[in-house]
Amino acid sequence: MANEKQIVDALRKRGNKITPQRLLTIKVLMTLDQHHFSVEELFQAVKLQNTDVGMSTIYRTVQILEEMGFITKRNFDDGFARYELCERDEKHWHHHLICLKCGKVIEMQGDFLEALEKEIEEKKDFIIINHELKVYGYCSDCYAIMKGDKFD
Amino acid sequence: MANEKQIVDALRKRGNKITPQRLLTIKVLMTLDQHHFSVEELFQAVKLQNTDVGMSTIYRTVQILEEMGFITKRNFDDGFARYELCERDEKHWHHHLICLKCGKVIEMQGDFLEALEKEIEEKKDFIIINHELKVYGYCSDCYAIMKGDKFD
DNA sequence: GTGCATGCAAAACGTTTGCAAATCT
DNA sequence: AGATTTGCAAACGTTTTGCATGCAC
Repeated sequence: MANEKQIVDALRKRGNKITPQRLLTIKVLMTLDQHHFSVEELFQAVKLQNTDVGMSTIYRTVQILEEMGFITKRNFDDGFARYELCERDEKHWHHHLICLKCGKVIEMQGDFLEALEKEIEEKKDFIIINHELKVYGYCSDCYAIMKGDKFD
Repeated sequence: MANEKQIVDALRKRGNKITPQRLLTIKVLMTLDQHHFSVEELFQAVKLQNTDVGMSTIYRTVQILEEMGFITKRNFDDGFARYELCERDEKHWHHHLICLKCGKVIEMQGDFLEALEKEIEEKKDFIIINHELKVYGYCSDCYAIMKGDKFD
């Protein structure tokens, strides 16, 4: 996971400028308690510290950071794109358990797909860069509620 | 994978009506050569056989079929939602290899995640209903081209 | 006849873009 | 100085909705 200095340096190297809005966006980004943030959520968090920021600036910054590989886009089917900071070690993947009832997203560390990946690269002639595993089901809370109520 | 009769029966059981538009939509749906179809694509295919169909009717039918579990929504980040017919055997899952260069989606049959699922159910206290695995990388065609050109 | 389904047009939604003014380097 | 970035508002493309009419049961 990159730190502020690394991101700023990389931006400069790319020919981008370090404006107050952009710097603040990066700072806020790294301290969000919501790990899977939407642009709207980031926008609100940034605005708490500086009212003079436009939504489109946040969109544009997020876009740049994604191109640079510092954040990744995720889709949890809740209406908007979500992003998360990338791990430094690209092999240190994590997966998502998504509750079909309450929408909660639980992260699961660890890569369990090495054998499968090997098979894919051999049999399918496909160069693997990344992967994403989503597991849908019911979290223990919702399952407990459903066992109490009648299923629907 | 359900057949037309099963879907129609299930619709009736739900109290839905079998209108010509809906029936045609289902028929066309099952003969699409595009396995991962968007609503727009389905709409165009249906319109070839009956011009008197509105886009919103297709949207509404697709929504119902998804609620009923006959089709599943997929997101390949190409701007619109895509759907595919569900397998009858819910354990007969397949995965998607997505080329980062040309966007081609290759399907891969087989479930390789049984051990992982067992672990999740035990350690994370999570009831698994379904899962989705996307593998991003380069298909052999694009990889060949990239090896010829310079990488970018 | 009742209630769900339809087509249309308009609205809604998240996201992107054009622009003139402001800002970074 | 020159090029990038900004905020605003308008545009965008997909999807949803309100509504009066039509149709299946």
